Amino acid sequence: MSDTLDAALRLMRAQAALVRRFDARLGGLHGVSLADFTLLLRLAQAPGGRMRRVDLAEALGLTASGVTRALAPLERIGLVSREPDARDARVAYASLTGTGRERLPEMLATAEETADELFAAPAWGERDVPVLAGLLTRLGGTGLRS
Amino acid sequence: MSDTLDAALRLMRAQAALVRRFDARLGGLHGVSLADFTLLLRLAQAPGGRMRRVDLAEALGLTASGVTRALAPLERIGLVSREPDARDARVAYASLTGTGRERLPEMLATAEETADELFAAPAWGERDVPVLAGLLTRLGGTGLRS
DNA sequence: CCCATAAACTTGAGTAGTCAAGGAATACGC
DNA sequence: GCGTATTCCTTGACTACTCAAGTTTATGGG
Repeated sequence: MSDTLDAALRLMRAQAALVRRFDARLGGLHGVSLADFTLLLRLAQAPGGRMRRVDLAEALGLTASGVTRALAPLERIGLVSREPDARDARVAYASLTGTGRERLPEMLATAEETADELFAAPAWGERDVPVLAGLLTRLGGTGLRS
Repeated sequence: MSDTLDAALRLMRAQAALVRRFDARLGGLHGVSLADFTLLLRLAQAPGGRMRRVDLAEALGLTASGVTRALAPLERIGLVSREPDARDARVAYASLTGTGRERLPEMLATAEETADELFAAPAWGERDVPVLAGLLTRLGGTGLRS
């Protein structure tokens, strides 16, 4: 097997392991999945804590339909709300609620702890994490297009 | 956001992009997903081209139930067959069929091409791929246990 | 102005996995 | 050996996506 294929397959395994850990921690402590948390984090980074669903899809690497479905439970539990656009009736914003804004920092703390554990010494040196991030950035498009 | 969390989230994005490319290529040319291909490849590496389903699950980072479901369509299209164990009636082997053995090399070639494209110069240098593989290996346990 | 096209979103159907429960067969302690 | 525990596997019910099709609203050319 080629080196490149080997690297790609290892990436798959690493991601699967990573998702399981994050889901376990975030789910146990805050009742959200890693996907939920990522969505909330993006929203929080957007001006006003709100985004058009289509832009959210692009930012998350999902389809529009995936965003519709991901948002539904978050709206149900009151972390996100749906807001119409005054100028364009087609668009619906997804917006962090007060509760969402309140809870996000605790989730972020949990996520950072989890990430720190994953990349803990002794296996991981100081420089390894940024190197890995750099390499991954070359791979991970910011969208769905091939 | 911490460096470690950033790296973890980039890993998620990179994997999503990667799966989409492999699925498109492998699906288009051979009618299998990346998950299917990975399963077939593991089988081919095992002595006799067969494995107990439970070991296959461990090797792939899936649950036993996931393996049952993944195997069903591969058995249906005749790439894998189910074989009983003479000594232990609980275990069922998954075994590459003749067709499976025939087709796998073509799939492997496609997968290697795809991986080579993903890691193509100029963005990727000679040493980058093994470095990435090394870093990923530290993350990706060989199983489901936390 | 009006029609055609395009954009934003939702919905139905399908795929890929999870977990929890359960059936059947083997292995172990005494 | 005999009952209990354990292993292997499958199944039902769920989550999280995908794609294709449809609805609604906006936009731009004649």
